[in-house]
Amino acid sequence: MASLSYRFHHRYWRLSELATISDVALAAGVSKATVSRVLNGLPVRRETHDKVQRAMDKLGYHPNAQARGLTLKRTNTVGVLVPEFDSPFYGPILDGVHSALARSGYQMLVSCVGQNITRKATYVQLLRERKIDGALIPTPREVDVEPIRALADDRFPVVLIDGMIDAPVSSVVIDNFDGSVQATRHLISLGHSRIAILSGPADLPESHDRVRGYTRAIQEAGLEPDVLYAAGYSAECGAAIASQLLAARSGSSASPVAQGSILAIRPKLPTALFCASDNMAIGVMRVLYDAGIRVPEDVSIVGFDDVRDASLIRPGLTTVRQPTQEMGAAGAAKLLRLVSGEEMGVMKLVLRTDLVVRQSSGRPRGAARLSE
Amino acid sequence: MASLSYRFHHRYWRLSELATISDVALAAGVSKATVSRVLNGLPVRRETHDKVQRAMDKLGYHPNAQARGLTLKRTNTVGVLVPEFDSPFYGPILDGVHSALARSGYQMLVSCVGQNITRKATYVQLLRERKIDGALIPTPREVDVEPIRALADDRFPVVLIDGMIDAPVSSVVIDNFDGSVQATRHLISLGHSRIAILSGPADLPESHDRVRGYTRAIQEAGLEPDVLYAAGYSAECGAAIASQLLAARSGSSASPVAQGSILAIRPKLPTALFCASDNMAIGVMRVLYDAGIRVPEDVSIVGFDDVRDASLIRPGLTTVRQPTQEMGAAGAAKLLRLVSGEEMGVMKLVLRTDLVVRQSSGRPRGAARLSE
DNA sequence: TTGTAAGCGTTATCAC
DNA sequence: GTGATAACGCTTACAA
Repeated sequence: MASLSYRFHHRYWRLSELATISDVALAAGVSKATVSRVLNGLPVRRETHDKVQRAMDKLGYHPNAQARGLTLKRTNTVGVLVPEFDSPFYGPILDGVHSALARSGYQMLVSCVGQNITRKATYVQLLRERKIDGALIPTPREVDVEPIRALADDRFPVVLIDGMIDAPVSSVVIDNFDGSVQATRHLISLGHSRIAILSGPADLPESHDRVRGYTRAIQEAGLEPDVLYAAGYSAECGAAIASQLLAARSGSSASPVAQGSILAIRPKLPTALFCASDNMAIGVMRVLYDAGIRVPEDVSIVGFDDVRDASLIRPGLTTVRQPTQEMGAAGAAKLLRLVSGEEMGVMKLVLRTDLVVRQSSGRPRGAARLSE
Repeated sequence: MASLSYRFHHRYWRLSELATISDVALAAGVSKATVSRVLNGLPVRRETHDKVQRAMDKLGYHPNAQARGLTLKRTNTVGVLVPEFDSPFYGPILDGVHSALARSGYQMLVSCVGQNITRKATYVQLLRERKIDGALIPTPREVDVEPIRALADDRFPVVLIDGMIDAPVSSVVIDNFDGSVQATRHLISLGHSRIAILSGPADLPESHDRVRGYTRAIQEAGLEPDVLYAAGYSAECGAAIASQLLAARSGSSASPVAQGSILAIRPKLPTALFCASDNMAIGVMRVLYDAGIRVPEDVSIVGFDDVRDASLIRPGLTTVRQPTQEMGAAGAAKLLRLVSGEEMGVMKLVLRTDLVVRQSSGRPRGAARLSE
């Protein structure tokens, strides 16, 4: 459109050529600068403004984000690095992020950083090729520390969600300790005395906080802590541990359970299990169901997260609610403030958690069945 | 870095200034053009190539995607317009899309188009501001027809996933008809004779296909079709219908059930329910559970989708599996071929569905309980 | 208030 | 093979 030959050349592969600022300037009989001023709300004589506006409307003009970004050095786009897509936990976080971003006209470049993939390459791409103005990183892990530090050193806007690492970056987290205390006290108040925690992977700091909260509540009540570690937060990990527990129950102590196994140190089985994620809890419940063990009659289960499924499955899962959507929104909001330069400090926002009591937890009754 | 004053000016807000192609050229003692050639694998004398390569390494140079995009007129980014984030269905689709894209070095700009939002604004933004090279649109709806047609008219690369509309664009769908036939036949083969289908919203074409498949199988068996329509594919919608069914069961026919209600025409209740989505099925099962009605003893349930939960919940949900991840990947692959111009034709890819039998479906036994 | 012109970091078209 | 130089579409001093 800028020139005839150009227009002609491209007509073959894209019918409606996009109007540029020059086209508008030409049509309105003003300079590009003036069009730009109208575009950016800078002072322009009323009459000129209208003239330009009409030209823009007529040509269906929309500014080219690339060109604008090139001069402005920003893309109005932030990157989000989720660990997985098919997740009831990150879904609502993305939701919160997206709505906060959309309100400010920002777009979301989503990347999934699996465990195995070269995560560093992703970071480099994000920053060095400058496609984005800032990054949102849910559930940062040990391996992320180095690249995140590098970003922080470059004054590159980064906000962590659901996790913190040892770097000067802002983060939105929840009170894992308090959530665990609440959950554990709930089980204690129901009358349970053998309460185990099924913790998440040990390389995540929040795992420790949850174990700490649990331990605090347990010791407060004069009980014995019993900590099991899972390899991940998934349903499969929960199911695996539950299977081990059941296998130990039916087999003799002479069964080929290797030493160092979580089972070696556990003469009696718990009557209540506090799982560090709803997914794990669901995995556990599946195994229990298949074994004919009833929840909550035989064993009480409490989860953590309050994902959508928690209220959907039966029995409904008693759990510690995380305000996932709010976490995403708050993280995005902070990131935008960082990007705009309106606020440079490091923020650590701790959101509260709430216990949601449903049907999966109850008084210990037929516990004998499990702890024979 | 390009000039001293520039560098100084920016040092305050970003420590490590990014090297440009000019910097590399300067350091290597060649012209920008040569550096560009090295970058793009164009013929360059071996010696020069190494010189440039060393300079790039030393400066930690990475090409600026914005500038490159400005000249090349592409962003190596495609847009994905999901209806919702917190969804066990779109999660795997995004997964498939992302991995196909990542393999080709493309990024994913994800936007969520809720029902109420001004979807058109999103489309305009995507195309007119040219931030993306193509668009992937899962589950297109009636309201999307117009903007999608506009995109197609502009020869803008678009691929639909899990749905089709009346426009010359490529799409990846599944064989909804066959899936429904399989599910229904399964229930028939178990011995059910009163089988209802809980269909999704009527404004989605695949709803009709599923109803058609159901009807075909039902009539084949000489049975009477019984179609219920839900407002959406969500668990809540499923639960709502199930509640209505139960309310009708306990109340007399004189109960204040308005005429036109789905219940008015149903003297006896079904012994099997084929739900058009797993989410709906889960909602239904929740209501049944709360009412003390057993699945599959009292009523058999079959879903559609095979979302992750289907295998996780208990009883496990018998369902029609959709290859969601594959759908995403296939859609993305086609889009990339469109973008690269390597293939211009409209493709319609129909993927097959498979019945996955789990525990939620069984022979009709205590059906009397429901149909008293 | 408005126009001119110089960037932004690339790629592409020429010459040499 | 390689080097000037002109785009690409926008913003922004600086002038007028």
